[in-house]
Amino acid sequence: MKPLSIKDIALKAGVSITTVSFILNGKAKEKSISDAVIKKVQKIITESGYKPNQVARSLRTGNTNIIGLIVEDISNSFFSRIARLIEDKAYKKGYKIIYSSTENKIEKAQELINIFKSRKVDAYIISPVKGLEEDIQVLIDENIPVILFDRNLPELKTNYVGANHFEASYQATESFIKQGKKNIALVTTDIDVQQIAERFEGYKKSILDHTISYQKDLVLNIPFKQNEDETITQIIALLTNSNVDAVLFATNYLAISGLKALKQMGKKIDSNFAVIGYDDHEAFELHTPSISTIQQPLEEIAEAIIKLILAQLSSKAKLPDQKIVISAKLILRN
Amino acid sequence: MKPLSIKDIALKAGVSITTVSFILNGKAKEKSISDAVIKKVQKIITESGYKPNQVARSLRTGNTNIIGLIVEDISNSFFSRIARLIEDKAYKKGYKIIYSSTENKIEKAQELINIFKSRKVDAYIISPVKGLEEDIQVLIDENIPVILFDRNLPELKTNYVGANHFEASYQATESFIKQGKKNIALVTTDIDVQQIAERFEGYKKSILDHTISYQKDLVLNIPFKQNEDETITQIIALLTNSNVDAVLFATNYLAISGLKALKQMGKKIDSNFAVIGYDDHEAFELHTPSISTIQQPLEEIAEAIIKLILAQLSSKAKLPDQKIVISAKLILRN
DNA sequence: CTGAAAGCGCTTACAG
DNA sequence: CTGAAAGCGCTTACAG
Repeated sequence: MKPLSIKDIALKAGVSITTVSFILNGKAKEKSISDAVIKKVQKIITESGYKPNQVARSLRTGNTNIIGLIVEDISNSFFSRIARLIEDKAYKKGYKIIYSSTENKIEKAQELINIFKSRKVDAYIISPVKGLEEDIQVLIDENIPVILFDRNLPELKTNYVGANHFEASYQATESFIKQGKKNIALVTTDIDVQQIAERFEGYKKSILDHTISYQKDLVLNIPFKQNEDETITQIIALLTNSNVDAVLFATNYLAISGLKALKQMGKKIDSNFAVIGYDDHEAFELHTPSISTIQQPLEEIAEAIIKLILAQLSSKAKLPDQKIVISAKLILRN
Repeated sequence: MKPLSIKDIALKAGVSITTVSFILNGKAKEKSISDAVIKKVQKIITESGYKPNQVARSLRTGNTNIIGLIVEDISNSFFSRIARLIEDKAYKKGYKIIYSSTENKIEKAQELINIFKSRKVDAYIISPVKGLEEDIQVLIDENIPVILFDRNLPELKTNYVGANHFEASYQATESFIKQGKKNIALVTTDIDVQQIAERFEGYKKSILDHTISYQKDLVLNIPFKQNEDETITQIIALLTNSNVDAVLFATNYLAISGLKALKQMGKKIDSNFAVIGYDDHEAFELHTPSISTIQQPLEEIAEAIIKLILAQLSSKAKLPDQKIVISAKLILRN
């Protein structure tokens, strides 16, 4: 059973496909189609359940009404929550989302951009990998809206939405210092992106500003691709061999691994040993004791992203680029 | 800067677009294009970075190579993990995923199917809502591959992949009974789907089989749309007003709410009070004490789904429907 | 060994 | 007030 086409509707209504098309696209009045014809055609459309073929429409108009979402890993709760919020907002404006995960691999990210390009997505929301600058620049040159989020690529002149990680980890570290902590560790990842670098810089600056000496061996750099067991082993080693009295984790999954490490060690979080996580995770609040964390306001981030996208999509002229920085909040839970 | 078309390539190569098309689609040999021409055209394609317009290709061939994924909520970790696994597997076969969340609303689900239909997705992976039978039947009638997962709609003759929830919650309840529990509560949701009904039936049957009396007031039915604070209040009420010594939660988010309730009450999980969750969640293992749970094997489920999809997509004839039931496992953690 | 032409289902400038 | 026709970028049956 082949689906109906505009031709079938035109035939049934005894009008041309031009007329049907105008009515479908709300241009009936503008094109001064008579009310009688509009009524008749609309009745047939409703009764037959005809839905225009968007693929044909896309080929003709050049718009697909699809937004490409490229993230590190859609199963990471930070990204899946953002994805959900973006989906909701985009949906209301008639846009659908096609997603894919880069796993932080530059080759995969490049391939994804190419695939999305050949599918003619209208706009891109990308949590980029370093090394993707050139590919994104090509999109920008072709005047396709691009919003970077979570991670900025400073060399690129395009839109960006993200949190102020420097400030947030500065504050988190400072809160440790105010509690009298002296040996504050940072567990971070080796992903080479500005966002992660900022978290380290904020930590370091805070320590130096408070005249504590910066101890290089208290910074643990976990390779991104490393499996969790190895990560837990490394964290246990860090905490066993040193007199660390506080740990800041630079991502939510590292904090989760850290909590598992503590559990294995039988080490308690108390007045002698403090922990702060990054991003939120249900496990943080539920943990005994609850874990303080640096929270990125997901709703605000998603809102900013979709606003930028829609502004670009509805404007013929190229809009000025915006770099939107949203305050992450330190949520103290003990 | 307009992207290159097949016409541009043909022009540059001094051949017809037919020839270029054959080469692009690997039909060069079959169509006996000379090696010299193949070489020349391929060189131009590589150098120019030409990528065929998939929208045009889709309009012509009728295939989009896009699979529609319709779930309850993409930000729920059960679904986002499945989404990630499916994405990986589909990607390797050249398929992309377009997703959307139904929020368990039948109208939204129907709308999504319509939107995906007009975008001509090649196949559907649906975690359905009751009431969607007719719309899905239309897809089946049109010979479009449909795989239901997580929830079956028994009236529909189509493919399904899911866990044996009856068996799993029977076992979980039985494990409580073997621990000597007498007043076992079930916290479940009011979503009217077989999957949830099975969890209740397994619980009830297990209780009756072990000659414990079934107490209706120990089953708490949480409305799906209810906000979490209200849910926590209800769980606290259940645990305060009764002598419940064990609780089985029918979903992961209900278990999380339950753990929050316990934390608020200051009630400990110990030899006098046991808890089992559903699906997994990082918070379960990390919790003090760790929370036992019924785990659905996500990898197996995703694998089964994608296998069914690909089999359907690559077969011209309609394949026999399969209902694949995968064993959920009770993971005891204390 | 290769190409001209039809057609997928739409939109829209143009004509009347 | 309405329609015939061109064209979006491909694929493929057919012809030579």
